[in-house]
Amino acid sequence: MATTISATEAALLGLLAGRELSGYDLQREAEKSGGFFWAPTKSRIYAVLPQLVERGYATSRSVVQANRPNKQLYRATRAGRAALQEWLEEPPVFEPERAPILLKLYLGELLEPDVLLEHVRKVKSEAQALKLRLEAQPPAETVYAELTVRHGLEWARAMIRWASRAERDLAARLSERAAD
Amino acid sequence: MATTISATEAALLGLLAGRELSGYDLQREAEKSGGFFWAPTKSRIYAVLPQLVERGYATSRSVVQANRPNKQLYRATRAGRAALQEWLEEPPVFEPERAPILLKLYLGELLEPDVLLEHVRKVKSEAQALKLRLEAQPPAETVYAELTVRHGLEWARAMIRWASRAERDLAARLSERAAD
DNA sequence: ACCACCATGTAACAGGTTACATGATTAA
DNA sequence: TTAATCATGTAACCTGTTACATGGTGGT
Repeated sequence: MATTISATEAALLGLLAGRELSGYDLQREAEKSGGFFWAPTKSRIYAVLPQLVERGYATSRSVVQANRPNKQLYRATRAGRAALQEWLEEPPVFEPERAPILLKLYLGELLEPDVLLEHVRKVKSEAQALKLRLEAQPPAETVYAELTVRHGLEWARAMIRWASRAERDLAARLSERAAD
Repeated sequence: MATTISATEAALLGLLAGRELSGYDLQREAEKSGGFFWAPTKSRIYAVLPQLVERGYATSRSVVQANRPNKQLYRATRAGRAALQEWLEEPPVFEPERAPILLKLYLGELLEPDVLLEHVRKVKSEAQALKLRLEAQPPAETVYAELTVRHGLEWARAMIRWASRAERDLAARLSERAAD
């Protein structure tokens, strides 16, 4: 049957399973997740929703409001939930990160070591900020939400460890150079 | 002046700084890096190269070969190296991973726990494979190359730790369910 | 006889971003 | 009065993937 939907479509259908939401609601839902693992722009959301309806994965109805702009509410259909199921059951694709910092590092010979050092320090401090933010979060309600937070934490810790090491190595290189 | 080039363009210019390479060469160069931090398709490479020439960032010359197809050799110009410099000096954008597994997890309630468990185990085993591969690598020649490898290692270790924990949590949940 | 390597590209499509455009209500 | 919230969308653009297309040489 090869239903194949994209990650964005899956996310939308997931949120529309069992309840009605507008494009606007969906966007805020995305922000709530902190932008980890899902961060579509609103133009993308508004583009995808009608496509879902067209393919029979969702229904929409207009709601006329006083004092507020009118809106469209969407809800996943049975076919939509089935397509989502299929997507969820697909084994996740594994691929190591492709961070731009790595490319800068790879071309490191072309860059002044002190600039590279700054870059690394930026990564480190932002990873530390993320770690604090995640640690400060109230414990999640479900096992699932908890695991996504933990994923972010492990990632942040790895980046901190890596950046600390990189900082040392680059600093050493800098002082060697100064000694020339 | 807002030169702004993309990461792919930066990568190509970096490899074309100081030597002449063909599109074919560049593609192999990309593979050599293991596809970490850079993995353009050949069609993309062949599309970008003429654009670099058009913008004055690279020059090209045709080489007629006997017994082999003819080829185009490219080399970065001074303007190209300057644009690359600018790109390299831009502070790297920090953004936590957006792995599809997290979305599947986020919508975990909609999925059978055992399927989710399988997914997590797949992540774990692939992260372990990556770790072994990186550990088996001969020590890199430059500090820079070494640091990219280390980045991959820290990342892999983080994924393994996370997946191990997730595995335990989900398995516990499964047996609780069985007890009902 | 077959496969890998060398070498270049086109066409169609998918997914996503940024900027633009509009306009009322409500709380500080 | 100023800003945020509610609410929807279009248009232009960029980046990237997959599939298709071609064809000689050299090794097993």
